[in-house]
Amino acid sequence: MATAENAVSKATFSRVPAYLRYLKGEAGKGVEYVSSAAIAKDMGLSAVGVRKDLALISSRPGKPRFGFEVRRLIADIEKFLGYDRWTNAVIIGAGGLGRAILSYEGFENYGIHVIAAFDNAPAKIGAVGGKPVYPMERLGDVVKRSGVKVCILTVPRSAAQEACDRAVETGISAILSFAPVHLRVPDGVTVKYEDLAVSLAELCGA
Amino acid sequence: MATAENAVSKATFSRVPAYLRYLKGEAGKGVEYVSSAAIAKDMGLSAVGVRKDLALISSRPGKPRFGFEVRRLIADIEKFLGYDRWTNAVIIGAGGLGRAILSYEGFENYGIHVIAAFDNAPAKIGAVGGKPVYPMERLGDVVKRSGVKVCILTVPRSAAQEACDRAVETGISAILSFAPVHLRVPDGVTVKYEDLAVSLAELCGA
DNA sequence: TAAGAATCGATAAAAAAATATCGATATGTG
DNA sequence: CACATATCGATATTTTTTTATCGATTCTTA
Repeated sequence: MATAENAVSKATFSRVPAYLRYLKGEAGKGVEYVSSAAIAKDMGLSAVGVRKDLALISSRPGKPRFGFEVRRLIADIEKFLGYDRWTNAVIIGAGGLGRAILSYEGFENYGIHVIAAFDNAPAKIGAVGGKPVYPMERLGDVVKRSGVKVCILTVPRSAAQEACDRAVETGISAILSFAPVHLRVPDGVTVKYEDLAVSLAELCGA
Repeated sequence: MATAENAVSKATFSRVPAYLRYLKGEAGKGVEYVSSAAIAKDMGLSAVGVRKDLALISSRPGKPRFGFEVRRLIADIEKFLGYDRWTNAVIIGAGGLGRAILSYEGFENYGIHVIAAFDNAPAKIGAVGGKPVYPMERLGDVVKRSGVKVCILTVPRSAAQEACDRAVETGISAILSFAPVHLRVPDGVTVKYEDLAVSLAELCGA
């Protein structure tokens, strides 16, 4: 059964990245097949749940007595998550966090190409890790020419809404925000919040 | 130390930080009361769902015709999330991301005190944003003396499992990992993954 | 080649969560 | 003061998600 995106529930979808992370670890150790029971044990899930999830995203059924083929599953998941389609993204805010992300090369493994950062402060303009940091004025320019739809927002909270508005104006339709502020966006624009402090706090409370 | 006060479902719990983010925004604009319908509209939820969530975490019922008192709700949520109890944390890995987090002061608003970072590379030792970066050898020392239970892992993927093991040895029981690797930990240790590439990819697929 | 073990997928049951409905309550207004 | 209205909370219903059960499949091995 091919990856029919419609049939995959939200709950399953949210677990898929964790499967990928786990499976890559197994692949790195040379494991070829892995059973639902083993995955469940290592990841703290139930074996039945794992089988149900994998039934939805795997292009081949699991083999009795062996389990699932690790490499195939990885490929299926990467395709399912769209890592085989390249996406361009830009960063707004070239402070410490923005620069760290700009120079992080791990995105390339996920089909994401961070092409540039933008900042208001003249002192920040230049390049980081071989990638350019432009003044904010050039945002519309670059976004339109490159057809970028995704933006990573790493500005201080006080600047977040304005930066967000600028991004939306230029045609950005998906925003990953690190600012701990609720952003108002028009319909059709998606925002995902990556609030480090909240993540930490959740962890403490967990 | 289970999440024993669990009249609150997981689904509700996961929305609480978003409520807090939103309510702080409203408070900043001087809004005193907010209705479930308004929250729902702005946050893209259903009004009934919002009421159910708030019924569980608010110390006072909402007022007919007014809604919920913003300031009180904020206080309730902060207490609920434990932001009134201070937690110490350390960072392992003083690369770009680790340093950015070390110098980020936003954690203080959430009852989290990041006290130091640790790194293997001598070149990284020193201080960032007024906070010390120690060599890894001193990890056990500092963790034990300060009773730190929480660790933020910002090392390259290849170093993640080893750093994780070191942290667990010293008594760390909660890890927020930025490395895109499944970590094996003993029972009793919680890991939360903060995979930026995955977040971005999810956003693109959403 | 037949018995046995490990694993799967499908179906069914249970639990959790989201959504709808409706009477109750407080507030402003004629 | 009576009424219309916005909003709530509680209960009921539907949908989604998780968990349990069990026969089918495939490989190992005696």
